[in-house]
Amino acid sequence: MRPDTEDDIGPLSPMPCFDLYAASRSVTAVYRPLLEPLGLTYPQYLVMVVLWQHEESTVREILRELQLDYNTVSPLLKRLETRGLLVRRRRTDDERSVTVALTDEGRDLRERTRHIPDVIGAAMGIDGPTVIKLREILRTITASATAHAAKT
Amino acid sequence: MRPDTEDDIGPLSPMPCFDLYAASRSVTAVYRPLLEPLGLTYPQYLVMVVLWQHEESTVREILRELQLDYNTVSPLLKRLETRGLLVRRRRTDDERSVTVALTDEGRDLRERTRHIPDVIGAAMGIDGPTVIKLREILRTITASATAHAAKT
DNA sequence: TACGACTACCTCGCACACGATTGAATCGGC
DNA sequence: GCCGATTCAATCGTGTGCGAGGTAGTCGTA
Repeated sequence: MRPDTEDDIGPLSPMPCFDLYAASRSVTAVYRPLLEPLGLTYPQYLVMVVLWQHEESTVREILRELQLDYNTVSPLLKRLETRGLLVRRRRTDDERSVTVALTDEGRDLRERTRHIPDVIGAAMGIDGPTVIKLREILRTITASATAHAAKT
Repeated sequence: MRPDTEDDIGPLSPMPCFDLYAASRSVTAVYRPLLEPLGLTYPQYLVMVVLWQHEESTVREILRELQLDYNTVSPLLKRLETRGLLVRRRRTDDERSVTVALTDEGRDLRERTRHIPDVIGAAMGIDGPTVIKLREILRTITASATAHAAKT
């Protein structure tokens, strides 16, 4: 009784969640060769995007933005710091917090990513209105699923 | 010049790929507590879904269905075999291939997953027509992105 | 002020994803 | 039949993603 048109033969067809999973990985796969020359992974790129906007942030703000947790973001930031793209330091006004700031090298890296959004946009093969529609649906799902998970 | 309505303040907002990434993880997070009592992860569950339909398959067919690669699926099947849910054996007609077949225990596990699709459907918070629309968009993206990655 | 609750962060362990490499079996062209 | 190319499968190393557990700092309230 699931909403299911039989337009495909695979057993995974009636599962929209699988389409989500497959689409997410396929887009990440497009990013990979674009980011590889910069020595960045996709999640690392997302962190850099946040920092290119905010210039300076905290670990907490970054993981909120990425909807991830400390146990994923902490080692990730550690690796980016080792590569010299950012620095972490304890805040003096609240010693629990850690400030994350770009280095010059991290800031400069931005120039080498200018072409990426257009390449991704083209690779996804959907037009502007569809992107808008997709985003609306995806945010509904994320909000609903997150709320569902929270009250369990 | 990206298709971008400024309806959100975060720096990740203009990136539909991020919405994809976040939505995928949020739905997986809904699966997790449902699958945990069965001792399955989400990718493991997907493999079981394939086997519940096909009853018997090959490693190659399974990874095609899941759009994954041997290096992900091989260890995954190994773990499921260790759990006693399936068995792997070399084919006699083509010794390169490995047949994957359910055990009785693997077959029986299906009964304990009957409620899952409805829970997921409800948790996603979108109606039937939207699911259809979403699936259409996601498959377009997956096909387009996969084609793009292939010719690079 | 004392102290329990909460917050920010980190580490460890396990299971994906995926690039790279290896090895065995089969296929294709001659 | 021979041999290079291809296919199927497994393993190793790196980087997430997340549950569980731990520490240090701050807050609320008596």
